[in-house]
Amino acid sequence: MIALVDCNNFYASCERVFNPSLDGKPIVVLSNNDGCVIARSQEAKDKGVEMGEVAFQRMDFYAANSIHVFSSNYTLYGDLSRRVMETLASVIPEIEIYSIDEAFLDLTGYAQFNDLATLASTMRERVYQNIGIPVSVGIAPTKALAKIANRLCKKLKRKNGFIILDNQEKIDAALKMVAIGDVWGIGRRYAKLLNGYHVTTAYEFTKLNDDFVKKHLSVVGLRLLHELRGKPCLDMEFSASAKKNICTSRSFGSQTDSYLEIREAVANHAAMCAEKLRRQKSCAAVVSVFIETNRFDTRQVYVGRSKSINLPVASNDTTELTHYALKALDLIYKAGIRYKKAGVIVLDFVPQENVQANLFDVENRERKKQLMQTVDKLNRWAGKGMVKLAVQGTGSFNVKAQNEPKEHRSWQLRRERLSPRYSTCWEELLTVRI
DNA sequence: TCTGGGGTCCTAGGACCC
DNA sequence: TCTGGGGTCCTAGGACCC
Repeated sequence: MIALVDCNNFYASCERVFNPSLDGKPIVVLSNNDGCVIARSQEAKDKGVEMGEVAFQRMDFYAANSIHVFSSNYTLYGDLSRRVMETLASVIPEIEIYSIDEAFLDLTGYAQFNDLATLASTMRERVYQNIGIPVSVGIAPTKALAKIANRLCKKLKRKNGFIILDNQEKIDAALKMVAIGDVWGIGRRYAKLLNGYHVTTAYEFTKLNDDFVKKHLSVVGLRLLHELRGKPCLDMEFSASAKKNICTSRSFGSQTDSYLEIREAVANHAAMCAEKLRRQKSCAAVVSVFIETNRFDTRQVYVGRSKSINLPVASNDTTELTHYALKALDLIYKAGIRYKKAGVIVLDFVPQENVQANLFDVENRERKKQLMQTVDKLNRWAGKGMVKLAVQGTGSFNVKAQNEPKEHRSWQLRRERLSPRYSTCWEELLTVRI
């Protein structure tokens, strides 16, 4: 059996952990740049706040309904996520961290005790006691069915917080209650297609024949079909595999046509890509930069441009990746256009130890490697962005709004309703008065 | 003034090989 | 009257996930 543990309204729940006065109150969390709603507490859902709605159009509604609005605080969510996962792993070590708020647990060897209910309760209680985050648990013979169980658990608002599908009767009943579009792996397109064939529930999907599914949904759909019939096709992945490409991009707080500001943004994105590469011990052979205008702005024609550059030698060096990223930027930047977003993508990875040298390479790579190690060490010790390239500018991405330097950069994120980094920053720790 | 930011996998078709 | 039979690699596009 496999369990899927999923945090309830995760980001909204995180905001509550250090601010219990928010218990029972409606909360929404906004995307980067305070753009759209990406998380809602149950109370906010009940008041009619939709996933993805555009925040600035709804501010009056939020105010009128006493809905608490937060900017995304990924430093906080990431740290609480890590703690949730650690607690789950203390119960069941066979854990696959699937996303920031979900994990699959392999219960093989635990199922024999035939007391999955106790197990599910234990996990929920321990996570709530240790971190203060409520979770839902779905348990079933396959990953896809565990997802179904979890989905149903939330949909039915189960008091005990878990659903166990341990026989065919329960599985069928569950499948009949889940709409096809809510099945893991069925997106908007496939839902529409299947609806066209009068398939509206997960149960009806399991009655389709293999060839039909393979033809229309490829082998991915076929695997899902078998999973929903109870035949495991998706393995557990206990260790995170290295990424095959890495992208760092942000919308600007406000539009800008300033070359210097955009250059600063691109330099920061490139530096972040380099840092992520070093963390997974990869080097990239290609760096790609894109810039674009606001797609929603009707007063200006949409412009999106990108440029890839092949590096002479695959690298994860900040100075080198930044150098080529800025070179790419120069090739696509045009003055007189108001840009809204920029990003850097690195791809074509090779393991750090496996980099093919270039006969004409003039870099002292060993020396630069040591430099990067030192920079990473300093930044880990003293805080993100402590040591960086001058071209990245003196404003910092990760400094909390009120501590930000006076000079304003229009590329910097808008995050006007940011909560403190309660658990990762000395200056922002909770103060308790006795 | 204002609309997010990451990722993965699969398939078809073209170019090329012997 | 007639024009083989395999392959691989790469890319773009489409689907999906959180």
